[in-house]
Amino acid sequence: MTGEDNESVVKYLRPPGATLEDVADAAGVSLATASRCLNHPDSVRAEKRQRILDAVERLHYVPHGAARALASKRTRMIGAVLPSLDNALFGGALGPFQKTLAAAGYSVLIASSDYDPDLERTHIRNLLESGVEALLLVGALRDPAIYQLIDAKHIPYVLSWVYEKDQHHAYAGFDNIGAAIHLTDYLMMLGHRRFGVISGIIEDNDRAQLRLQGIRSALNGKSLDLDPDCVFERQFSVEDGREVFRLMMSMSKPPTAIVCGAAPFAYGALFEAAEMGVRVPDAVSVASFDDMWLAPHISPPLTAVRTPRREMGEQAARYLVAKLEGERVALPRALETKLIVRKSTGPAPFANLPGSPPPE
Amino acid sequence: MTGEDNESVVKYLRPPGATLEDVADAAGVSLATASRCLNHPDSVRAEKRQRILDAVERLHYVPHGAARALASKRTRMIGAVLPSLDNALFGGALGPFQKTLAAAGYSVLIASSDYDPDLERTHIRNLLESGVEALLLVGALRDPAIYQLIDAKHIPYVLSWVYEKDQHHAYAGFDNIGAAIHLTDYLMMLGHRRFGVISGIIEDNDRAQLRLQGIRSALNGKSLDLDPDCVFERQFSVEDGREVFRLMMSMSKPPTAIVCGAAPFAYGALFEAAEMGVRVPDAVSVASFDDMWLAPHISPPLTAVRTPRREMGEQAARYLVAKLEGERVALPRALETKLIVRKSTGPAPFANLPGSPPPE
DNA sequence: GTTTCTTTTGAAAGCGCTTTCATAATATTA
DNA sequence: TAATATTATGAAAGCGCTTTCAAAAGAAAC
Repeated sequence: MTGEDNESVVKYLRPPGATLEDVADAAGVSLATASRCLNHPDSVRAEKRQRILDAVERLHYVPHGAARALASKRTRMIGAVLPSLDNALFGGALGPFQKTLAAAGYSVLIASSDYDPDLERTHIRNLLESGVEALLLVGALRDPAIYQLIDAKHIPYVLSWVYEKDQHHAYAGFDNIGAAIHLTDYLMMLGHRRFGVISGIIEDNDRAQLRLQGIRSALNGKSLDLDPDCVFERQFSVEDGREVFRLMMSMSKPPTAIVCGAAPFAYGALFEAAEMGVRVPDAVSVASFDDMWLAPHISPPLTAVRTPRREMGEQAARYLVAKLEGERVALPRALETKLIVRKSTGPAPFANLPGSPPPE
Repeated sequence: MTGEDNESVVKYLRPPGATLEDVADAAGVSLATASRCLNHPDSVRAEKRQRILDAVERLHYVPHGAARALASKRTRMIGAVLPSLDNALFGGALGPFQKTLAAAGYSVLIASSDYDPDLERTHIRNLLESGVEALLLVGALRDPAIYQLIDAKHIPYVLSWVYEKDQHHAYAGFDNIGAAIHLTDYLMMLGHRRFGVISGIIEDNDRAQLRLQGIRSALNGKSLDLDPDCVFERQFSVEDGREVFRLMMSMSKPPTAIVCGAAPFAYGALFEAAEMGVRVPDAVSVASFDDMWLAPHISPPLTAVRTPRREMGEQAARYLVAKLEGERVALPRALETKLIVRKSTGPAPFANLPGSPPPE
């Protein structure tokens, strides 16, 4: 009686779900065989395999990930730390990243850093503790100690949204400077000489830094300078785009071309322009990074640099999987951006042609 | 020599990183004490604690999540399966969800189902195998076997974006029917009698089903019917919104009010209206679910039902954490939606007042 | 200085699985 | 049929950690 009682208590306290041992018992095979049956099906005789699979079914057996991970040293989890999750920007890479990985049998552990380096560091640490086998990060700019931390674990990682030719890291990204130069050159070709920039917060954000650097570099190439008064640093938001546009238009010498470091700024600028009655692109041209779904629909349609979000997600996933499967893979190559010219950019108002400097 | 050789080989083959045993040895304490030091710091004398913490630091010790999970039966991971990740809609809940959970020490494993029930099922299974301690899902409509699977694991879960008064599930959502009725009533109050609906694909999507049901119900309340020819089912996209708007406007008796099941449809309709020269709201009113950032900026500003995305994410997270911490928590209450009236809706063209049926 | 009551500690037993390694069963060849 | 080469199987040793339990150490009381 006592024994029975005790036994039932034990049963009650047992964690829910059958273990592989239960399956093995039910199928009348050893634990080892049961394990093999699930991991290397054709290393076990067909007849037993069936018995085991039946038992799995009957007992609703669900493998215990942690136990498996501990024994096999594989978690099949990959971590991703993104600056934010609530907009379509990083989601545009995360979705394809996750999809590609899922197809290869990996899960994704995510975290958002909110553009905060400390938070990012914490998340990376936690992901490492969770046993992720690889990491996806955004940008390259971070405390070297973080890279050491990752390297100490010998796990592969990819930096997205940026690209460098150096061999220090694996990048799944694009050339921000080049893209910014291309965009700026295009605007200069249209005769623009006085530029305004609405940038994301520069600190801790190398994408923003590089884009600004690219703009400056293109300008310098034509012996022009970027007026510091025309560079505004803001949190990404439509409202800030509106506000800065208003500020710029109220300057004694407003820019004739506004380059936005991110789409929301451009939308804000365009909305505000419409409201103020400022004609785009006649009075001022507006162009932006991150061609998003709205760009072709907004009025006027927005000239923007298409950033390869889907491609980054997929490339990063493919690279990491290849690495994890032990393949000898080359570092991913730079992804292409593309300048999509629409109606928000046009010739500079007073057609300052190259060679004929604007009247002072 | 051989011994040494062998030893060095062993060391080389060792997985990267120190184990807690290494830390214990380095600190001159037992494994048990080292473990306690990390989990219940004040159950170990201060002096030893310091020695252990120093060793942790010195050896760059990073806990092994799987081992910890296996021994403690806690993974501190929570799974989320969303229909999609690449837009701001679910991201708007996912971000706050993740943030709230991170603050409580939990990580989030995500997967996107692409609105595919089979894929969702697979992901749920995988998450369960990964050892998630709780789940966030979207909608309530799914194969009962899935709920059985989850229940068999005795883990809590929350269904978001929907809400039912029943006690079968925990919901972190809102009343789709009620919101649809409210919106439809508002439009009827403006005199609208002939409605068009652009809905997401109904199959497997209870949010879409409920919204449509709400619209019908409101109409029926006024003895009106929803003309089947005026209901269009499309994948969520701006383009489809445009296309359907065009179709509706070319009908012999076009609707005077268009209710969109999701924001992209409404944007598309508005863009197309502008392009076609159809005056909104004079000729036709457009309203939508999911008030998103663009709604107040688009022209005309969009009347929309604000869905409590942030609140859902936070509420879901709080509920799950409370459950996991063993607190006795009541099921979450329904979240409020709010009809944000803007300029895209107005009186029906021929001011069909209630009581005076439109001339046939 | 004892005795008694707390607080700290370490030994050891798993957690559920994978994976050697040696053995048993089967297939192949002579 | 015997000898040999394969292939399938099971026993057992962990993976790195948490946690019980009993013993040791320290504090408090006499």
